[in-house]
Amino acid sequence: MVNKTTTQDKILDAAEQLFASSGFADTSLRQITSMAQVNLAAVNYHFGSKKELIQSVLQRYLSVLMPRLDQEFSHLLASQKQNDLTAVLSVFIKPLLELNKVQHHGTRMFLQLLGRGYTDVQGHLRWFFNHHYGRTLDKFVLLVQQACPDLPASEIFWRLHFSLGTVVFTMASNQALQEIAAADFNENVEIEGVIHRLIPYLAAGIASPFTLSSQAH
Amino acid sequence: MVNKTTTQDKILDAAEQLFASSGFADTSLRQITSMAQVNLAAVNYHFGSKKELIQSVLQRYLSVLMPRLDQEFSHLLASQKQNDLTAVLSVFIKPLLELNKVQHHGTRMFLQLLGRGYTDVQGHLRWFFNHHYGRTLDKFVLLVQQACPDLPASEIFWRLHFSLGTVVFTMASNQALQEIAAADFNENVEIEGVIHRLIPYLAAGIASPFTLSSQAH
DNA sequence: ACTAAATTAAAACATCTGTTTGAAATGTAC
DNA sequence: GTACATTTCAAACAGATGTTTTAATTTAGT
Repeated sequence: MVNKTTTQDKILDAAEQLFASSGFADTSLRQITSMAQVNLAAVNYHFGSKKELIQSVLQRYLSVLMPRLDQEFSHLLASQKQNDLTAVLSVFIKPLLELNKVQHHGTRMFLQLLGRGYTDVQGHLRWFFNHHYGRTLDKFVLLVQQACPDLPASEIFWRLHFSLGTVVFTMASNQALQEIAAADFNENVEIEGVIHRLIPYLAAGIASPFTLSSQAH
Repeated sequence: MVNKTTTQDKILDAAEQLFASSGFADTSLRQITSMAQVNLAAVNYHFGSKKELIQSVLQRYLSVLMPRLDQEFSHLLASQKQNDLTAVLSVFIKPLLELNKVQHHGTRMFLQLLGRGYTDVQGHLRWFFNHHYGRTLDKFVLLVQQACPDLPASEIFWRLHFSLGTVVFTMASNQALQEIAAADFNENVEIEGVIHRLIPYLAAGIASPFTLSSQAH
């Protein structure tokens, strides 16, 4: 047998591609099984439901990424030196780019999926994520708080969600943005380039001085 | 006749509420007509199709907002003084808040719809917007370029889309964020408060210094 | 090789979707 | 009040969706 990819993997590979480019709601199981060259019933047999398939697709990346991030966060927390915000944010770069080893174009795939996950489905993915990786997230928030000691916790909360919006939206519409950039500016930016553009933008926004005008109105 | 709201308005009112909280794809015509207490066929009779209904819902706000913004942008462009970025971004505040006159909770509704529009549907809303209001958008980009003369056009392109992501995502998940903020920080932030928090964050991100590390990697 | 479990396959299921139809009701003008 | 156009309504339509069922097939253990 030349190609030993199992049915489950064929489904996951096809699903992540379609999910990333069309979103979860707008991708049908028939599209997936057709692209995977697999019987329709195989999805429900192997994964139970479409919802669980979505989680499995994300889990394939999260199970690699999150432990790596957790380790990096812990390491940074242990070192007593004052970490600046850019350093904290830059922690994401290497683990994200290493997703390319998990899968061809893994980084781009995962980030697009993340974008879709936060906009398409309303509740169950957010719950899934917080339930499994809430601890890791807490460490990150702590690092940001240490890097921005002048910001109240509520302000950090808002600004981190603002930043999440930037990342998620940019990745969800990544394809369209890359096409425009290529057409208008003759730029061919890989996902790595986008990440390197994002970091200083996010760092500046999160660390922007906290004035009274931010709250009074 | 006590209530003279026409069938079309009843549909638009119900539709915008459901669209804002559940997205376009996850809202069915039957939900809309049921909430509007109107016959199912009325949507296709009055609006033609669901797609056109979506556009009509947005148009009710855009037709008020965009001319006002265009006027403000033109005014700022005409004045020869150097406009700083915060001033340019602050132009949005008043016109946005005045959408509350168009409709109860109009500002929140519109911004949530905008968020949904950019994430849910893939192409046709973006086209619709650019086609109708592209000129106004160009003026805004020009103002930003004047305020950030050191940034190359391509960098401004990326940062403005980063910012769009922040706004759109924040507004799409506005309800969830407000609930968390209320529970964790005893904060009760109206949409106006969120806008005032957004401006400095966005201004800092867009105007962050352009270094070689942004492009080299 | 035989048996039992795991997997694949085709078909049907039940439900939901946006849209269309054709007749009833309502409003409007002369 | 009659004729006409507009609007409402219940019903059906055609298609797509996720899921289930039942039988055939393949795989693995002994």
